[in-house]
Amino acid sequence: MPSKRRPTTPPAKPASQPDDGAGIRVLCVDDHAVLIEGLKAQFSLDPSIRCIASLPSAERLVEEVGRLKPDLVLLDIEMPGPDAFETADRLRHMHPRTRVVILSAHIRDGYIDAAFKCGAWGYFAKSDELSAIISGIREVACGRDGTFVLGPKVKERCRPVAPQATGVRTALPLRRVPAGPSDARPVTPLSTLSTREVEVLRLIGKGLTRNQIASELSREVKTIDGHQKRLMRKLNVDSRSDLMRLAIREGLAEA
Amino acid sequence: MPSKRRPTTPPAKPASQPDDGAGIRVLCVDDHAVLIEGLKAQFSLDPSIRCIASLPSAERLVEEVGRLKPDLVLLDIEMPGPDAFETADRLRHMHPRTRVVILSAHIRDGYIDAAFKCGAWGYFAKSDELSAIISGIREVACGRDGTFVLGPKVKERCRPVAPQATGVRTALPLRRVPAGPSDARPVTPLSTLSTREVEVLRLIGKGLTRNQIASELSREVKTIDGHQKRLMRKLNVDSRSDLMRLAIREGLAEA
DNA sequence: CCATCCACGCGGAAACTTCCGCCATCTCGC
DNA sequence: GCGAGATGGCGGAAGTTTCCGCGTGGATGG
Repeated sequence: MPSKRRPTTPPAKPASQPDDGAGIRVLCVDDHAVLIEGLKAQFSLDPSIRCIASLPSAERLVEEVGRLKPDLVLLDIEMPGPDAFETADRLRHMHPRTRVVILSAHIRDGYIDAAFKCGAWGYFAKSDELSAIISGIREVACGRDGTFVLGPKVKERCRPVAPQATGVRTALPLRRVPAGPSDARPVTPLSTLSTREVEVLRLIGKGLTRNQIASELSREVKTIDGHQKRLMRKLNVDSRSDLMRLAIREGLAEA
Repeated sequence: MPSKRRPTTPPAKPASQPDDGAGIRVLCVDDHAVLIEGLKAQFSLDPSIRCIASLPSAERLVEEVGRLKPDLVLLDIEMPGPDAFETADRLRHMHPRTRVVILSAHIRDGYIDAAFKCGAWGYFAKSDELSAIISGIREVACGRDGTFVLGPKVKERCRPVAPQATGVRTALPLRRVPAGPSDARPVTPLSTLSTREVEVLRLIGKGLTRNQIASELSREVKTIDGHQKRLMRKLNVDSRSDLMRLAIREGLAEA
């Protein structure tokens, strides 16, 4: 049954660093000092969660995680410096026992997809209730592999379209378990696009003309036209400009 | 001399509600609960500033200000619900003794301009140091009329191009004192645009075609072309798409 | 095994956008 | 009060983009 998170398995004992008497040790990464303070203040009310350090960017994140071995990293996305998703991906390979949770100001399909693909364990919005964020952190810390927890506000945007059946092979399976109904994969509007289409959409978002896109992908201009047309139909917009705005809005490209 | 804020006048006694023994009474408006908590936590360390209430949007802001009469409103921009700048403007007319300070995640020319025009008393970035935000709040609370305090990160983006001389009459003088060197007005790249040009740029950012813009403004298409061309030259970009991205980046339009 | 669906690639005509001028007006500064 | 420069407004030609249709090949499913 396609219910919520991992409902079949009971909350197993923490898979990584269990609570060594000190609760969940969190490293917070955000360029907004005020927000970090908010998290710290909130954690201080809860003996089972502790902020052991904070960083203003993903710059030295990998090193710090290697040094401090936190149970969990709370990671913002739009920060100056290195890309958060790439860093999370590197973190997954270098320090697999530390679980990354995205905490973003924006709920964008591109971000949610990227978060999943980079191996994050959850995605929360800054506008989510504090209690929801806290319990989400706990859920991730105790969850088994394959867990992907969404904040309440995020869940709203991901229709429960259930296991996608048609030819939608968006890139790769990545980590995630082999068998199992895999209820984890979040379904966003972008999920209905082929990889080629996503690629074209991203380039559109970056402001390239069809001609530039064509030469970038080594294709005829008319081919790009086709993709563009299909994108517009699928995403239910009717101009190239709207495609561009959508790409930006959904985090496929920077403004 | 074009120095910093109001350097000539010494920090006069608070103009509005002076510290009635309770310090500066602040109302915080932000849809990110975590951030509100951060502010509260920080204020609690400082007896002279107090958060008396908070709201998740500008929805009921005017009423609440009327009820609570705070000295200062800390106002976020990108929130669901009513436009922050419009609300600030209404606030200025309804409750002129309450001073509004913008606290935004983004430093965008369009936002800074709008903040100034709507009568806000300051603009800070969420990435600014907490100490800077705190002292900025104090500066605003004690400042005389005409004050416009910028956070450190914001100041960086506003070149001190000093009093603009050329024919740049961007709309109206608004509040701001009559005489005086008026060092307040922040100078951003958008300041070099005429009102018409800004308007066209905004419509471009909203995704309208030249034809739609033309009929929107009741002008010939070719006229819009001219504006567009000039915009591209002034802003140093060379495609309509880039104009659109710029408009979005600078907060003139939503993605 | 064939029918179907869809990603992908492309050609030609229609529509739109951009580039080149040209002109009137308005504001400054001298 | 007069020229320099900026703004607002347009027309026509050149260049791009969009629309419509057609064909291929892989994957799905009777």
